[in-house]
Amino acid sequence: MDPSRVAHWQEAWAGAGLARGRRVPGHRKFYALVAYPGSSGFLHVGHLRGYAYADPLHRYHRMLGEEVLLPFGVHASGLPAVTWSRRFVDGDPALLEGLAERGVDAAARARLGDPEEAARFLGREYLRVFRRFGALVDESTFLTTVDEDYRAFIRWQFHALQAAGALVKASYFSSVCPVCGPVAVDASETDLQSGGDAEIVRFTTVPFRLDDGRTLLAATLRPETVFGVTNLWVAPGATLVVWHHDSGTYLVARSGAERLVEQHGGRIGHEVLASDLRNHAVTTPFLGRKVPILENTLVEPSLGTGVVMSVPAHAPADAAALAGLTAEDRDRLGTPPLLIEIDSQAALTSSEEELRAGEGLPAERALRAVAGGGPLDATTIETATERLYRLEFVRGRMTVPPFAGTPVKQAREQVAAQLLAAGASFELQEFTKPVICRNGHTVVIRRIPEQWFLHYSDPAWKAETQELVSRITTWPADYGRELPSILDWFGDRPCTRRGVWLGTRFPIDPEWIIEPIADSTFYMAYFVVRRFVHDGRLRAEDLTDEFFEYVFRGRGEGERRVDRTLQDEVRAEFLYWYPLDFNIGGKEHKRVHFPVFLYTHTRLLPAELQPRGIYVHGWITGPAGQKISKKEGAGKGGKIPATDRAMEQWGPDPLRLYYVVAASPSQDFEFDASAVDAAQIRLSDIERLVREAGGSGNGPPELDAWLDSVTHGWIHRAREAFDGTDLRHAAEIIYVEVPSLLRRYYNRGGTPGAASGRLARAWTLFLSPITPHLAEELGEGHFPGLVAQSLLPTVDEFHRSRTAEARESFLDQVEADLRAVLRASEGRGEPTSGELIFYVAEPWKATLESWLREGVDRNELPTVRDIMTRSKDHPELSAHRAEIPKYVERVGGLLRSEPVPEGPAVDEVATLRAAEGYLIRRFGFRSVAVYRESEAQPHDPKGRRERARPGRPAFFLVGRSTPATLAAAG
RNA sequence: GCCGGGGUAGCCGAGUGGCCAAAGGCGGCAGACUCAAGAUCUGCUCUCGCAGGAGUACCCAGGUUCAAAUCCUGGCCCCGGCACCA
Repeated sequence: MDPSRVAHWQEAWAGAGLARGRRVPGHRKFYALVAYPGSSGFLHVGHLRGYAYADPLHRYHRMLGEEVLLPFGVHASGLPAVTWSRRFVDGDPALLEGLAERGVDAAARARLGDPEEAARFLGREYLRVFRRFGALVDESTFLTTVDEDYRAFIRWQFHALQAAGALVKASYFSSVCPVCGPVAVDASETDLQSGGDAEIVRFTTVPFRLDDGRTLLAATLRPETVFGVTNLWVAPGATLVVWHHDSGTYLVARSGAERLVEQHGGRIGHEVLASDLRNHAVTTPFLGRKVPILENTLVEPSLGTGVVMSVPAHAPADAAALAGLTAEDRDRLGTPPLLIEIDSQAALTSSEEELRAGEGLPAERALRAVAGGGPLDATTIETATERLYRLEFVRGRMTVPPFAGTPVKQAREQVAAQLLAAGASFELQEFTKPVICRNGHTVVIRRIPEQWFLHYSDPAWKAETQELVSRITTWPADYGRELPSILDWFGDRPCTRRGVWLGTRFPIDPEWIIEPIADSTFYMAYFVVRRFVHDGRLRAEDLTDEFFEYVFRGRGEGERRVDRTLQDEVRAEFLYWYPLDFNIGGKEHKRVHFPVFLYTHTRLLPAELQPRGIYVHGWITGPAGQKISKKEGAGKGGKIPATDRAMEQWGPDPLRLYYVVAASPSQDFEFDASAVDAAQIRLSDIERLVREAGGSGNGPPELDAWLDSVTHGWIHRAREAFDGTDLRHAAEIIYVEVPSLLRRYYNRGGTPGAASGRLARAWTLFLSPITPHLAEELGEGHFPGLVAQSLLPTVDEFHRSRTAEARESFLDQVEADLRAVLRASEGRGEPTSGELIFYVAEPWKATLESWLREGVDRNELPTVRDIMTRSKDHPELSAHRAEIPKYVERVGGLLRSEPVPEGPAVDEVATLRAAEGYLIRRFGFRSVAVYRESEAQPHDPKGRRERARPGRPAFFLVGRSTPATLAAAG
C-alpha cells in the first residue's frame, strides 16, 4: 500500500473518535493496558512489542462490538528522568541528536533541564510513537506520575494502605551513595556508573577473644566451620583498627570497620599493628580452644573484616597455606579437626566422586583433584574451594557435637543464629565488586533504622493474593504456575526513599518520597479518573481521600466540593471499566510489578473487581541475545533501528505483523530486518489477492461450496485464537492459511467472483486487528464506515459443507500420492507427462476397511480367518474371497498410522472426472481417464487396480518406464 | 544452592502420545517472468527408492506403550530470577 496512506487512516480513526473509550451501559467492555514505560530515553523498536499485542487485542474486541479502553501514561518516578535531564544539560551528543531528529525547538528544549518537564516531554514523545505505530490509545488518559492529580491519587492510596494495616516500619539495609542518597544496584545501571552486576554477600562475623578482653572479628561465609578453626589469618604486616560498639572492643581491618559502622553504628578507634598480636592466642567460640594468630598472603584486607578463620580440613586455601608455615607454627596448630562428612548414601556425580579420591583431609583431596599434579596456583585453590564448598553444603552432615548429624545447610543457619544471639557477632554485608554511582562516588550498604515498608509478608494479605492468583488468567500459562512461588518468597518492601528522586511525598512522613515501584501498583484504576481531569471536569484539588474512597470503594459520601452527580458518574465509570481484563508487560515485571499490582488490588478492592489477567511478553534483543536499553539501542548504525526509522522503512503494518508472528509472546527474539521485509512482502501479496478477488460471477459450484466451507472453518478458528489471546496463532491463520486457501481455489479452477469476493470481505475485516492500515485501504468503499469500527463476520455467514471439504481432502490425498510417485521417477530423469489412468476402489473394500478399523480401535487386528468367517454373511465380500487375504495383509498394518477417516464418503469417480482438467494442468499429463476397478481390466496392463483403496484410488502412468520395459530395452 | 524455563533440520523458531519427516520465516537449489539485475511467482530443500514406499532423526542413555519430539528415570549442557531494579 501507499505509505502516505498510513497517516490518512490514522487521522480517520482519530476523526471518528475510535480511540476514546466510551461507557455504554449494557455493552460488554474490554479494558487492558501495557504497563507504563519509565521515562528514561527515546524508544527503540523493542518497546513497541507490548503495543503489538495490546492494540490488536483491543481492536479485536472493538470489532466484536465491545467498548474498549487502552490508556497510556508514563512512569516518571525515580531517577531515570533525573538522569536523562542531567544528560541533556551536560550536552550528551546522542541525546541532542535524538532531539534534533525530532525537530524539538529551542522553547521546548529550554524546559528539559527540569526533570519533571523532561519526563512529560518523553511521555508525549512515546505517545507520538505509539500513535504512529497505529495503536488506538485513549489520549484523555495520558498522565505522568509527577502530575499533581496523580500525586493526590497516590496520597490516597497510601492512606488507604495504611488504614488497611499494610504499612510497617522497620530497620533495613540499603545501597546508598554517601553523597547522592539511595541507589538501585542492578544490571540496567540506571543509577550507576559501574558495578551494576555486583552481588551482595552476607558475612557472619565470628568473635575470637583475646586474653585482654578485646575481640578479633573474623568474617566468614561458613560459620559452621568454626568448630574446625586451627588459627586466625591476617594479612602480613596488616594494620587493624579498633571498632567500638556498645561496650565491645573489636579488632578488624579498616574497610571492614567502616562497613560495620555503616551497618551497626559504633565508632572507629586507634590502630593496632597485627604484628603486635603475633604471640597472642585467641579463644574460639563454642569450644573455647586457644588458637594462634598467623599471617597469610592470601588474606585481602579490604574484604570482610580482614581477619579470616583458618579451617585446613575443609578450606583448600587454608590447607594450601599450611605448607608455607614454619615447622614451629605448624606444631602450634595441631591436627586439623574434621567436622563434616559426606553422606555415604548420597548418589554422587562423577565430578563429586573425583573430589573425594585419595587420602588426607577433604581440602587436600579437593586440591589434588583440581590441580591434577599441577601447581597450587590461585585459580586451582579457588576452583577447589568452590567445588568442595558446594559438595559439603549440599551433601554434607556435621560430625561434631552438638550438631552431629545435622545437614551443613541447617547447621550454618543455626551456628550463625547462636553467634548472633550471644552478642559480639554481626551480619556484615558487602558488594562483590566496587559499585560507583552516576556521580562517581562509591556506593555503600547502610542500615536505615526507621524505614517504611509495605507489609507483603503479612500472611493474611499474602493468602488473599495467592487466592487471586489462582483465579486469574496468565499468558503464558507457565507464569501462573510460577506466581505462587514468587509470592511465597515475597517479603516486605521498602516503599519510601530519600534523595533527588521524582515521585510523590509520602503523606505520612513528607520527609520521604514514595519509591517508584510502590506508586505504580494501582494506577489502572486512576486512568478512569484521569479522563475527567483531562476534560476539565475535575481539578486536582477535588481529588481528596474522601473522593477516592467513594469512587473506588463506594465508601462514605465523597468529597463535598464535588458535584454529587459528577461523583456518581466517575464511580459508574470506574465500575464499568473495572475489573481490568489484562495487564500486559515485559517479563521484567514478573517478579516485582505484577506481584505488587496483585497485592495492592486485593487489599483495596473487593473480589469482583480484581484483575482478570496478566499477559507477559519477552524482549526484543540485539545480536546474540543482548538486552538492549533505551540509551544504547537507538544509536546510529545499530542493528536495532529507532522507532521512527523503522516506521519510515516499513510502515507500521509489517512491523506489527512481524512482532505478532516472529515468536511466541513469551520468547525473546532478535530483531531481524529481513523478516520484517518478508512480512512486508507477504502483506503486499495479500493486498493483491484481496484486490483481485472481487467479482460477480460464480465459479464451479462444488468449488464455491468448498471455499465457503473452509472460510467458515478459518473464521471459527481465528476467533477462537483471538479469544484465547493467541495472536500468533490467529495471525498464522489470517496471513498464512487464508492466502493459501484462496490460491488453491484458483488453482483448482475457481475464478474471481462472488465466492472469492465473500472471502475477501471477511478477510479484510480480519486483517484489521493486526494490520489495520492495510485493512482500511482494502476496505475503502466496501464498508459503510471504517473497517476498524465494523463488526467481524461470524461463521454463520459461511455455509459449512462437509461434502465439499471431504472432496477436496480426497483430491489432496490423490495429489500427494501422485507427487510421491512422480518424485521417485523424476529422480531417475524420466519424463513427467503421459496418460494417467485411475482405478477407483469397489465398495467391498470400504466394508473390509471398516472392519479392520474396528479392530485397530480395539487394538487387536482381526485375523484373516475372522474376516473370512464374517464375510460369509456379506455377499459383496464373499464374491472377492480370493482377494481378501492379500488385501488384509497389505492394508492391516497401514491403518494404525493413518488418521481415522471422518466426514461423508466421496463420490470418487465423479470427483476425479471433474478434476481431470486440473490434474492435466498441474502435472502436465496428456490425458486422464477414470475407471471403476470392476470395469478397468481392459485398461490395466500392469494390474494396478488391485492397489485401489477407498479414498486412495490406484493409478497407472501409461508410457512411463517400468522395470519390464527397462529390462527389455537393456 | 533455591525457584522457573529450556536443548527440534544450515540458522531462527512452532510443535505435549498416533493426522509428525515435523508449521512459519531466513538461508540454499531449480523453474517462470525479465535485455539483465533486483523484486515477484511456482516447486524442491534428512537419506535411499525402476510406483504412492522404506530407513534414520527432535542433546545423550535407559524405560513405559501396539505407538514417543511429546510421558517416566538418570546424565550432560544452556538460559532467567533470587528481593527492592523501571
